[in-house]
Amino acid sequence: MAQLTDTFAALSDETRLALVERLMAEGELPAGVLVANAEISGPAVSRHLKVLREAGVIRQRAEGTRRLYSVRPEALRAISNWTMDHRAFWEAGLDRLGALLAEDKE
Amino acid sequence: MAQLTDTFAALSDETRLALVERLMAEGELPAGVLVANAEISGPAVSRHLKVLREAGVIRQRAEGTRRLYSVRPEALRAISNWTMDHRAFWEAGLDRLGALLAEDKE
DNA sequence: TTTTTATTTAACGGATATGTTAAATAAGGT
DNA sequence: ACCTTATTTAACATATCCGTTAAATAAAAA
Repeated sequence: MAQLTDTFAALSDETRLALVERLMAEGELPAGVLVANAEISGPAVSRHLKVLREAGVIRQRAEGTRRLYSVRPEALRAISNWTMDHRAFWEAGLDRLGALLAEDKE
Repeated sequence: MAQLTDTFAALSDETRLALVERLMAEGELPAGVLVANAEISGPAVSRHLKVLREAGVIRQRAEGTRRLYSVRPEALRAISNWTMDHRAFWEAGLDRLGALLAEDKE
């Protein structure tokens, strides 16, 4: 569970979520490109990338002096698996074991 | 996006994730029952519940002096929607698709 | 109305997070 | 070698998070 909470923590910051979404949309990108479009300093972006990497959300690859980042599918798959494990709970129209929520749906 | 990051933040703590999973498994429960099984103090649990509530993950209902908590399906559905929006990145066999498409653009 | 039960809010301390600027590192070009 | 480019690490300030114990609040019971 610690792994999952770490992933959630990594994605709980708007800057980091934006970085991840950009990497998903455009594929592998070097740190410099990510910095160029960010509103915060290079070092700040660099540390966000480190947080994402240590949480297993992205991976890093060196090419000359550049560091190329890309999203690791495993992390997102873990989140998806978690939601699917509890699919019965949030999916409309399904019975829920022992739940008292059926009547106060909004 | 702030809403989604708030949800991730709410679930990024192990105690809170455990509370949410318990409420999903057992349905609506009063604060006291949740406190009884927690390893931290009542006030600590109370504040975790407040964080979850303010993030929209759970809802609170009063019954006498008791406060009954339950999970709001909308929050989990939002996470599920986000993962599904990006499923091309984590689905087996398609994890390279996004990167390849992005390379084509250059 | 006084007491008990259920729960939250207040006050406080220590750990963690996030931003900045300056310095360090490392590969490449001249 | 020296300078430039790309990026990270260091040092620092401030803010937020999370735990604790003590006090406050509110409904129910006596």
